[in-house]
Amino acid sequence: MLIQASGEPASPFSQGGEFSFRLEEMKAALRERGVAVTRKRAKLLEVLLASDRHPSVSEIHEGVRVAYPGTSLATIYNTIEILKETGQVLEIEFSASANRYDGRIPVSHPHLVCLQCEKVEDMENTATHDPLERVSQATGYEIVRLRTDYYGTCPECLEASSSAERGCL
Amino acid sequence: MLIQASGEPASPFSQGGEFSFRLEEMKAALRERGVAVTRKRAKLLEVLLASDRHPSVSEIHEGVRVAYPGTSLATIYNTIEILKETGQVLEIEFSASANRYDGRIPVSHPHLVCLQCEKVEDMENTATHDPLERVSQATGYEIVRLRTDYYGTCPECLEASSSAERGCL
DNA sequence: ATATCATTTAGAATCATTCTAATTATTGAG
DNA sequence: CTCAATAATTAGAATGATTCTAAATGATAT
Repeated sequence: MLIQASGEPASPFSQGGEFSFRLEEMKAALRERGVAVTRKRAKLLEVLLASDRHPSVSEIHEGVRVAYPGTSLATIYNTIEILKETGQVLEIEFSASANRYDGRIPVSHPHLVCLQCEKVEDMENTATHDPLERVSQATGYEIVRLRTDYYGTCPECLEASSSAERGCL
Repeated sequence: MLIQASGEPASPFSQGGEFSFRLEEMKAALRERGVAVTRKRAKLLEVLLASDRHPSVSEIHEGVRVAYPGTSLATIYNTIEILKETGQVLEIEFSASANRYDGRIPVSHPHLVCLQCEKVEDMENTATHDPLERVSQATGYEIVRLRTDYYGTCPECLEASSSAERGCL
């Protein structure tokens, strides 16, 4: 199965506000990492988990500001960066608009992106990878484009880094 | 089959410099669109097709400048925009670095992205969508992340636009 | 209390991309 | 040919997301 968070909550796509588990997991990850879970950071985590909107940094910023009006953008960026490094948030990259963040399911999984309203939805895991038409059928979207990218380290770079470790530089 | 360009060249992944076909196709698309295939634009197409590097705008710019030193970046962006609109180039979006462009296979297909050297490769179409381990096996990459996104118009936006068309605004 | 260290801040810097307004080529009609 | 009309191209400014920087603030432990 593709989608599977460590710790295994009931269903990765359960709708209810069932994310107290994730909240604790994220806080734990921050502590393990050696950084404090400040009030602003805690609020950030809540805002991140609160909606299924896959919020952008500025949406998170606005959310945190409701409770802590003086919060700067830099704090959001900093914390998101730490969350990324600890594998606690999935970054959904865009070049033409702001990146979006998924804290609920921080592992790779497919999304549906509306080109018109810029909504980003999780996709139910039905035989995940289908031709466009089948996904259209299943979701009601008019799918026009699919992006699939595997990220990792290429054999050449793997070789280069292992040589370097062996002191071959 | 997922990968299938209109007109069907031998194999979509054929290695040889077999892209004169695409070159003509792209030129035809520009003409159909009503824009001229100027010398700079023709050069741009050549540069785009010349390597399997999935070049960025500035790489294309440099390539074109070899032949036409006075070429501005704006020309590259403009022409790429037209190519996108006519479905003649696939944009591979990044937020942290420049977008990359695939003119050889302009329809959605999977890529391998090296996080270290930023190489972007086409992936052979072997039962395309596999769990990370299987792709690692097949490619020699150490795959750490998969991005799959379906882009299109959501049911709500479809409804909204059809209402608007019916004059319900 | 106070020295230490992490956190947060405002604003500047960066970088890819888009926009703008002016300039230069190209083309078609006479 | 010549001259408008139109398209293509240009340099540089504007934008917007993100990152960086250096200073200020806050928390902590002796």
